[in-house]
Amino acid sequence: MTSMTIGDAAKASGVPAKMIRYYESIGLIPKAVRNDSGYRYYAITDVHTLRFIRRGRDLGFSIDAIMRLLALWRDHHRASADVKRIALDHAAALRSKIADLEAMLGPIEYLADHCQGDHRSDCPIMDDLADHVARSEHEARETRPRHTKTTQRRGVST
Amino acid sequence: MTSMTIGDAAKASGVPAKMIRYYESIGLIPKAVRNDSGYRYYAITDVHTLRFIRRGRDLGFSIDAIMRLLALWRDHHRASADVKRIALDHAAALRSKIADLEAMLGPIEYLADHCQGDHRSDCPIMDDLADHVARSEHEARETRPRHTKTTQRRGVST
DNA sequence: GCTTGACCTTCCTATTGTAGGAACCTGTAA
DNA sequence: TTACAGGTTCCTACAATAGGAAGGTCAAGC
Repeated sequence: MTSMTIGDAAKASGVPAKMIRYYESIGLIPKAVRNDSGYRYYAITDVHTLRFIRRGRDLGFSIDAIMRLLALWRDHHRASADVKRIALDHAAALRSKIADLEAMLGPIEYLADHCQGDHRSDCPIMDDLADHVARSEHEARETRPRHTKTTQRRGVST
Repeated sequence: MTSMTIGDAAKASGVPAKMIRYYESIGLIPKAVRNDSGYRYYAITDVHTLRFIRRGRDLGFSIDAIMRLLALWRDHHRASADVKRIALDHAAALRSKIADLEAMLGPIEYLADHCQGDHRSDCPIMDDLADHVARSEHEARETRPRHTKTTQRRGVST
């Protein structure tokens, strides 16, 4: 009753069998008990761990963070401050990632809003990409010429 | 004057030399002209292309999307509608990704807010992860037993 | 008992884009 | 001529997941 195959553990935990094997291989979970022919067998407590991992992954925690959270989970003498730090670090990373994506989204939405989107070739989106191309010429000129290795040489026609 | 090494093209475009080689290897940019000893040489127009790519990457476009944008850039008979579609698809993907991250951030911030973060072990964050563990037991029971391969067998003590 | 089909095993590959390093060759300034 | 910066290719890693191939096993039904 308390032992099941990897497939059943997968169903019970929501973690694909493939991932369970992977988590074992990287040491996130201990090596499973095997029967004589090599099949892994899992107890309910193993499924609990997998569920914990799944929830952590759903919240976007890295495998590494989950490894630390699991250790704290098992440690009855843990300080909640340690758990909180992991969570706050992750929250900061999430906020940073969101900010990055929004910094991309802003210009794109603005440009797309101003694009006719018709049969003509005129397009502020292209203009933006090309603007940056044009800007590069200035920057290229401002690059200190050091020793201008820009002469034509054998095989290169320029 | 119009020809430079990969390092100079990297400086002028903001695309690392390593990435320039990579972009060439996957066909994003054409194969560079080489001198007799195999050195790649780049013209200003190549740097323009690299700048275009860099801007596209900064806006979060995938390499594949940039490949299509480059083709449209070169096509003077392009329809701005095609450019716009690529941009709008990307905007949708960005918004979706932002929503995913916010769906993670919400619970984490809430839980962290309610965590004392002191020396005691009590922690709503852990409780959340464990809640989902508890929930798994119900779901496990609801899994149709089909042919309950949960009996003890050779080598498995349960 | 035997067949069958679902399920298990390991191992390899791909994804996405970037980066590091090793081993070796080349260009150029001094 | 000699350094040394900078070029070349090739291999590896990242992070987490997923697909497939080749082959062995379990359990049910006959």
